[in-house]
Amino acid sequence: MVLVSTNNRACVFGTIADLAELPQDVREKLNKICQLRPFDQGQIIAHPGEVSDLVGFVVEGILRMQKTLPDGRQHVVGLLVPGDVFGRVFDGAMQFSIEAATEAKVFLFPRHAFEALLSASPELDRLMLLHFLNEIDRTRDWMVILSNPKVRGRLAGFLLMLCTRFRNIDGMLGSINGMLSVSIPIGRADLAHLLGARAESISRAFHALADDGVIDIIRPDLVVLRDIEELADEAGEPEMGEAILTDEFPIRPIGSLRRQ
Amino acid sequence: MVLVSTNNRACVFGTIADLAELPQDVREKLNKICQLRPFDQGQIIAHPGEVSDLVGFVVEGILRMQKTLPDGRQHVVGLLVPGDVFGRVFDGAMQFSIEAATEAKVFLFPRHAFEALLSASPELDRLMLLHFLNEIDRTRDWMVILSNPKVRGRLAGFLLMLCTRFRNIDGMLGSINGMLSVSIPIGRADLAHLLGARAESISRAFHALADDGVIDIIRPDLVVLRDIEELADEAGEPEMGEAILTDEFPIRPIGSLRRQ
DNA sequence: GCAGGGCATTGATATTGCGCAATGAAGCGT
DNA sequence: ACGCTTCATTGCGCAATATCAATGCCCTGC
Repeated sequence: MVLVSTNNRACVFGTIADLAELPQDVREKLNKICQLRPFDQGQIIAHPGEVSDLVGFVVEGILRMQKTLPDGRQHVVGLLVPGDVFGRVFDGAMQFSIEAATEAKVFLFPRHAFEALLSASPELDRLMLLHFLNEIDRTRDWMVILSNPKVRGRLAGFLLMLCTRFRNIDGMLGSINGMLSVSIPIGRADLAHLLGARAESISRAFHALADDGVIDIIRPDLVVLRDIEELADEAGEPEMGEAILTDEFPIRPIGSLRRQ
Repeated sequence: MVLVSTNNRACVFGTIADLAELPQDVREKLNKICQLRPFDQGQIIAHPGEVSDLVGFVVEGILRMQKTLPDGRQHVVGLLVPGDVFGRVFDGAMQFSIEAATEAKVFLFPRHAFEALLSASPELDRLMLLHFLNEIDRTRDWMVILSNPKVRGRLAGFLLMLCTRFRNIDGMLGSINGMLSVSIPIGRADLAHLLGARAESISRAFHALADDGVIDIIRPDLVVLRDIEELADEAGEPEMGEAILTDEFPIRPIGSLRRQ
């Protein structure tokens, strides 16, 4: 997921997952209406409703979707990684706000122009359909994780899901002593909201896992998975662990994004 | 959502939400490849993988999606109500099994025939895209409910979500003394899995709400919402309550589906 | 270097939910 | 009617988690 050049945007699209498989003319039309925007950590990319006339493709960095509750609290409901899409096509009612969890680069499309392109290109339409189907599956996986009655189990599931989602994403996975390390792109408080717990309980769960030798905590936002199988067991989903262990993760030298 | 006649299937389609808006020729083609099947309560409609070559539209009754964990436990990850679609278009890998939570009627399509129709009809394609977008939002709402740290709050959120989803669905909502009543289509054990708790805790949460006068428990599978605002408060989402209170729910004489 | 702010961690205690076992209630078949 | 099965409820002791408060750590700006 490397930007070849900001001038040659056709090349850029070629690097985003399935967009590369679109016919040349569709990619060129996409290029004409898109805008590559960088965001700083913490910057808000879309408010619910307000700036909902945008469709976005994440190019670099991690975004978080969050629901703003009436009392002002923010409630993280998901993460977006490079290759992900956001924005309500054909329906302006964005229900969540989107914020850069790390420094990020995002392709933004005016919604209506994008919709026109969707209607004109069955290939793009199909791509979006498949993408949303995947998104549904991922969200259901979230539900399974969240419905684990123990905080420790939910945290274990969360860490494994991070691995799955961060595969092939630069800078989020690494290798330490031959073991998989993973960056945690959100702080304890957000993690607590996301996992249905309090920040203190999350912290204790982290250290409980560390005390049992299942993980190592390098920094609050960087952990090493020492025993993935055990982690999957705690999560209640042995399959997840196997998937990670067998699918030969690309172990790269560590270069995690630092939260600021 | 009433079946006009099983012989005149064009009429039948006309009764399913957005399908009625499709062009006549598309509806007719759908009719040619569809099959209306009744299912008994508890009957399995689709296994993960195995019978994944099906796409289904729920016509009547409630289905539940569940994940089968390696240890054999079943984990409910969502409910399907009339108008909902299931099945992995363009991708055979169904991750969940689908089971009739009540007696149900379902339109089944052979997956490949349905896909061919999708490719041929932009309208149908668009319909599915919108449907899946809604599904994503609903699943995210689930996440918000599930991330409530207290069982009581999760249960409150669940009851409100049931109201939202059951709107316009025959037999699931009712009126008792002018107050909204709602049928609960799954048993305590399933509810417990769904909400990340144990059946006993669910039972206690129900009765705690009842003791505080927030709900009345008519039968284990039928409760009256006495104080929707309070319920929404406990759920941590005042908006949900307002939506239900203002959107003038169709209050019909009670006729809930009985679990057996 | 130093002060201040944000975050993570830790401790102590109250609350909540789990786990097990027993009881009760309703439906089903004989 | 009777027993059988399944499911919901209830009680109780214990474990997990929330809650409140305090401390420490790291980063930033001065």
